[in-house]
This record gives sequence, C-alpha cells and structure tokens, in this order.
Amino acid sequence: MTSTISRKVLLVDDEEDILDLLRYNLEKEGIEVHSATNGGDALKLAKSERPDLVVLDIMMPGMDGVEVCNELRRTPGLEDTLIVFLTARTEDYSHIAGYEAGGDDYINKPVRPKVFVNKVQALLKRTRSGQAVSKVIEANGIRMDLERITVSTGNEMLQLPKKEFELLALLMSKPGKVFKREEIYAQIWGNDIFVGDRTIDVHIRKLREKIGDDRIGTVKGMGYKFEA
Amino acid sequence: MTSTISRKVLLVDDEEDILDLLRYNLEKEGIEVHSATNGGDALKLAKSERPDLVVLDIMMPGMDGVEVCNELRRTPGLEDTLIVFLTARTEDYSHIAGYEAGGDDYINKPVRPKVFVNKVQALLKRTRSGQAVSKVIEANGIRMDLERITVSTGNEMLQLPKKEFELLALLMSKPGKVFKREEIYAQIWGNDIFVGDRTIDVHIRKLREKIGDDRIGTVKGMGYKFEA
DNA sequence: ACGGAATGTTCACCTTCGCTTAACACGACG
DNA sequence: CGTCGTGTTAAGCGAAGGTGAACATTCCGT
Repeated sequence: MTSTISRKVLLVDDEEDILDLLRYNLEKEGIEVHSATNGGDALKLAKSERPDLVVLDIMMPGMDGVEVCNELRRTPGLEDTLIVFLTARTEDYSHIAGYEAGGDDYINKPVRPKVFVNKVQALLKRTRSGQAVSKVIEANGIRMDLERITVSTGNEMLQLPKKEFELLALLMSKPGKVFKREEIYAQIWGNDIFVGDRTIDVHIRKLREKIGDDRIGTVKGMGYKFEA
Repeated sequence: MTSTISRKVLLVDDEEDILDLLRYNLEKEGIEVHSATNGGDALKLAKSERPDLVVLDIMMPGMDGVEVCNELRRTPGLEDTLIVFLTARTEDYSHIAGYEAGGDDYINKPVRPKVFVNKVQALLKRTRSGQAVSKVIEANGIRMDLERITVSTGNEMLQLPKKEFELLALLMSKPGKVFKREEIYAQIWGNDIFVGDRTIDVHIRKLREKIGDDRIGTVKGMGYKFEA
C-alpha cells in the first residue's frame, strides 16, 4: 500500500555518515530526502522545501536540535511540521528537553535503520490521514500518548507491546477506579474472544516490571487499578 | 416483565445498516428509537427528544463520538444521560479515549444483537431505579466509593476485602435499616450458597474493628444495621 | 517464502490472604 | 441454671493472584 502522496523528509545531523545511512534507507522506500548538517541550513531548507517531516539530531554544534525545533514551530506555515528528534541514549535527559520543545517523536541513537524507517513511515501516514489530534493521558508521573503509542515515565520513553499498552491505557483512563476482570476482558479482548484466567495477570506483571510495581494495584476478588 | 416506563434510545452511527440492525432489535423489545448519522443531528435530537440513553459510534466523519459525548455532558439537562460507546476494536485506541471521555459503558464492534439489547436494557433499568448505582455512598462520616472500592472514615482511607466491602455497602445502602441475617445472606452470598452462622458475625466484627464499634449496631434476634 | 525475534497465551506450580469454621466466652432472659 | 443469640479468637482451607517457563502466534527483515 505505497501511498502516492508527497513524502518529503528533511534530515539534520552533523555527522555525514548518519545522514548517508538514513538517506539511503529512506530513499529505498521512495521517500524524498533533503539534508543539512547544521541548524541554519536546516531552517533554510525547511522553508524552501516544506518537508512533511524533519528529523533533528539534538546534539549539534552551533544551533542544536531543540533550537531548530523552536524556530520551526515559530515559522508561519511550518508550525505543524512533524519533528522527530534523534537522541543519544546516554545519561543525560536531552530527549526530555526535546519533548518539552514539542517534538512529535524520538528515536534513540544508535539508529537502527528498520526501526527508523518504520517510524518515519508511520509518522508520514499520520500527516495524510487527517490532523493528528494527539490524545494524551497523564497520571501519577506516567504519560501515555494514545496516538504515538508511547509511554513516558518521567525518566524514559517506552514502547509497550499492544496488549500491554491497551491494558495500561484502560487502567489509566480512570485512575483509581478498580476494573473488574470481566471489564478488562470485554474492553481489550472483546465479548467473543476468550482467553485464560492467567493472561491478564501476566500482562499486569509485565507492566509492573516496566513502569514500577507501585503503580498498579490489586484488589483481590475485585480487579486491578491504576494508583492515582 | 416489560416495563411501562419511558425507554427512549438515541442511536448514532454513520453506517445506516448498523443503525437499522440496532433499531430493529431494540424496537422488537418495545423500546422507542431515534437515530442520527452524524454528530450534529445527534445533538439536536438529544436536545429535543431527551432520550434515556445515547448509543454513540466513536468513529464518525465530522464530529466523532467523543466530541458528541463531551458536548452532551456540557448540555444542561443532558449531563446525566447514559452514554454507551460503540468501539471498533481496531488498531487505534480511540476506544480508550472514549472511556476517558466519560461514557457509561462500551460495546465492541462487531455488535452482537443479543449482547447489545441486553446491555441496553440493563442500562435502562438503571436509570429507572435511581441514578446509576450512584458511585458514592455516604453516611455518618463514612464514605464508600463503589468504583474505587475504597472507604474513607474521615481520617483515613481503607481498602476493605471483598466480603467486608460488600457487607458494609449493603448496610450503608439504607442507613438505619435493620437487615435480617437472611437478607444479608441472600444479598451477599446468594440463595444457593450456605455458610455457617458465625460467618456474618466475624465479618461484622472486622468491620467494627476497622471503622469503629459504634457505627454498626446489633439488634438481637433481628439483625444488624448501620447507625444513621 | 523462510527463520528468528517479539509478542501473546497457556500451563503448572507457588504464595498469600480472605473466608469460613470450630471452639469457647459472655450476657440476657426464662 | 440452662439455652439462646451473639462476640471473640485462632486455625485451616481454598480461591485468587503471582511467577517462570513452555508453547503459540505474529511480525519483520533477509
């Protein structure tokens, strides 16, 4: 299902190798790629090319990714351009700064081409299919983006598998409310699919592993809840 | 036991077939049905017809179900109308958004007529017999949240075990009323499960331990009551 | 199309704690 | 003084949930 709609991406990174690598992988998918190695050029290109998506390295000499992002958000006609940050997966929290700056997504370095291409395509698809009304749920230090299917726990960004994500989203839709097992089954699996007793437990366990034990509570005989 | 009380339902879905299917099944049960194929009409009809229940498809072109729901919740006189979402269980997570928007229940597509009618009838029954099992009971300084399964005594928040919670909820449903032991058994254990004489006493004792001796009274030979 | 990884489900335990009961104590009342 | 209804306590049982691993399925890159 290769779309016929414009798919133009602007890559910005000071390392040429990375630029080449990403360019190669995107072009392979028939995506139009422009690139810049610094913030200034990036802005110029963005204005002239009007890409659908800008991939910004956060760490760059001179104007860094966050600044470029801010500038883009301020430029008439580019406010809504999708922006993805490339974040070095180090100790520092620059990706959080990026989040504040209003990026639409984040990709960790070192970049894995497949993951990268997937993400880009997913994001491009979004621009096409009507304005991304980003639905976000937030409670108790956890923030879920229903659209990007991501979860941030304050110090990191997670990609939960589908079922876990659905389960967490359900619990978080009404923090504090106890969801009976049946409710959970009905909502997540549907009324006609039946899975074993222990299935929910296992997903709950995995969630607790990932977001912390204290965030999901058990009420014996009644169900589970997200701690408010 | 076909009720004589008004049972009016508003169906909202952009697909006519579904509308017809649901309408047919509801009318067969003697329920008055109105329908709309878009959010705008739905709101108009809701205002003029004041249905007891609104069934909203989440995914609709133009104003979607969540928006309609929000609007209804904001409309004087309709804030408490029961709302049921029809959720397509697809890739996206709009059904969760719907949950968050404050629907009263959810039905998964594809709809199975029997399940649907049952749910609608159950919900309608609810409106008649006093507002939707009002989610909070309060009396004599004790407040029970039936949704969160918690009890607050003014100075602390408790998590009662299931049976104790149910027992307290029963007593508090009519403060002052004396519940005969048989009534209690019937309500909490059901008519076919039999437990020993001392079982209730023990639960009562634990409750008294936790919420204070003076809150539950004994009427010898008669039963127990929650002190008003 | 193939094969391996990621995700989802089930199974066979284990642990925990709520529920129930048995045994006894106590006061009221005949 | 006996029995009736209830209070109290501790102990056993069992159901509900937790856990780890096996098994099944889906996804995805080659």
